[in-house]
Amino acid sequence: MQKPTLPKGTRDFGPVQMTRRNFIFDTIKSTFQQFGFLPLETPAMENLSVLMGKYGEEGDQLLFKILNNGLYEAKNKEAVKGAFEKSLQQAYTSDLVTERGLRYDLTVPFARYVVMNRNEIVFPFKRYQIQPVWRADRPQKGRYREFYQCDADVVGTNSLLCEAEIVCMMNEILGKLGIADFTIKVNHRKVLSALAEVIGAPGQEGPLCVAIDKLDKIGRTGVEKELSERGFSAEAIRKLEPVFNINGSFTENTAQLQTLFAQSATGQQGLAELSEVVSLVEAFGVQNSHLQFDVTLARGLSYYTGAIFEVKVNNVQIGSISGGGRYDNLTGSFGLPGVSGVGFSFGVDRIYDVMEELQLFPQWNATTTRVMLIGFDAAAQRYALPILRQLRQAGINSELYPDSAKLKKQLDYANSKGIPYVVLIGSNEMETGKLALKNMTTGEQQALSVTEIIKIVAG
RNA sequence: GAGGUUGUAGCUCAGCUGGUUAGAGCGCCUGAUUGUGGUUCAGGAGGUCGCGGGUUCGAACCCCGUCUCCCUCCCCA
Repeated sequence: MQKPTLPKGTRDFGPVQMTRRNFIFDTIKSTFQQFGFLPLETPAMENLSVLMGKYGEEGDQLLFKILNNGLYEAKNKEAVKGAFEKSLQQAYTSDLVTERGLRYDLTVPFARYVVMNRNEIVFPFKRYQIQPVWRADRPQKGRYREFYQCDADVVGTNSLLCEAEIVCMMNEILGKLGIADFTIKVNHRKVLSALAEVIGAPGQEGPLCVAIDKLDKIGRTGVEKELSERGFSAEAIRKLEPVFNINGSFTENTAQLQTLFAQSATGQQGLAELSEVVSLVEAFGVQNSHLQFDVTLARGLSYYTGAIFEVKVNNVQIGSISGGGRYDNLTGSFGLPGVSGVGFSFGVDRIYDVMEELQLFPQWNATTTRVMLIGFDAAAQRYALPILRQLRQAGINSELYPDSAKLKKQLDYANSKGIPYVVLIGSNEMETGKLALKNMTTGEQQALSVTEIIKIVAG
């Protein structure tokens, strides 16, 4: 006999947690629908050829790969053995050993779906998707190996209205969840490219961002040190001066960068797009958009080409709870170029953790049962069955304690489940047809007909 | 991938420089009350001290290995 355990980084969700999670899911789902998004689900596993190379080198390493079934009876045993050993030594993938993996996010499977169904889809296509994803990360606070993402994406339009609507949805959803103090950080891939270009290190925005991103953690000197370690010249670092000093309003930041990007058409375009997004959000009439232009924001996912978003709840431990951006060529890598998309994703598990830390969950009762019937003996239990059916048909969630246990035990059960009403049925009740309805909160009890009980319990 | 930390009853945790039979609170079960829960009172059950090995007359405690939990870095939802 052994104690069962859960795989690292995975969790069970009990009734209480599920009640809370469903509240989050329902809030997100209804908002997505309000904005015209349609549901989609894709398989847990995808072919590795679909997943590999979409998330950068780090991402590839975090993919959960699925071992081919039937390996033991492989025709070419020696070759399989060799490939298997090789795959253990390094991040190497052989079709002989594995050709499928668990999805890493919902955006890439979505792009795959769009390409495969391009002829049936009406563009612009707006879909939402709420499913688990898997990453072979090392678990820690707010980080799991299996977690749920709630994505909303639009493909087939370049309109910045989509970006603006994303900001609106973020505000809407977090507002409904009761999360008030948060920041929606935005940046633009073109701004990052222009930054690298302007300081004389074109194409180096990757390492540049990784370093700058740590500004608030390790300070300016730390960043400069790291940049120099990453091979940036002193000259290049000196040119970053304005970036370090950026810490104003959206328009102030834009103005500063405008000067820096005087010679960069790319940079100008990125700034123009961001300004347009902000202007559109304002046009929607959103009072406080929580938007903040953050030049150091660099979403790791390599497929973003336009605006990038990240939502951080302030004064909590957890990192970002949502992220997204525009990707111009994701479907291109599957053979359908020219379809631009924008999307974003909520991390439900992190939202849950944040809400728990901020104590935003009401004292919900996981049970939805309104009334429980108690029969004193087998005859009474039988007598209760048509009544139970009557209650349920009246739309009242009800149950009957299935064992003929002692009254005390049955009441105890109802009490610990938080069931508000109980109907007691014994010989007296069966004779008169008047049942004893007990209010579990007040303890009051009265003899009533089934019709009267339905009336009271339903209210 | 690098580093740190934790593991004792269902849960939260005590357990002294190694020393008889490993404790508490909560929860659970039974009874006071054979037709009445949430309060109270009385009693009871429940532990391979994560796992494996070692040191010792003797190990929950010391040593080695291993797994696990949580955390930091990297990266990310």
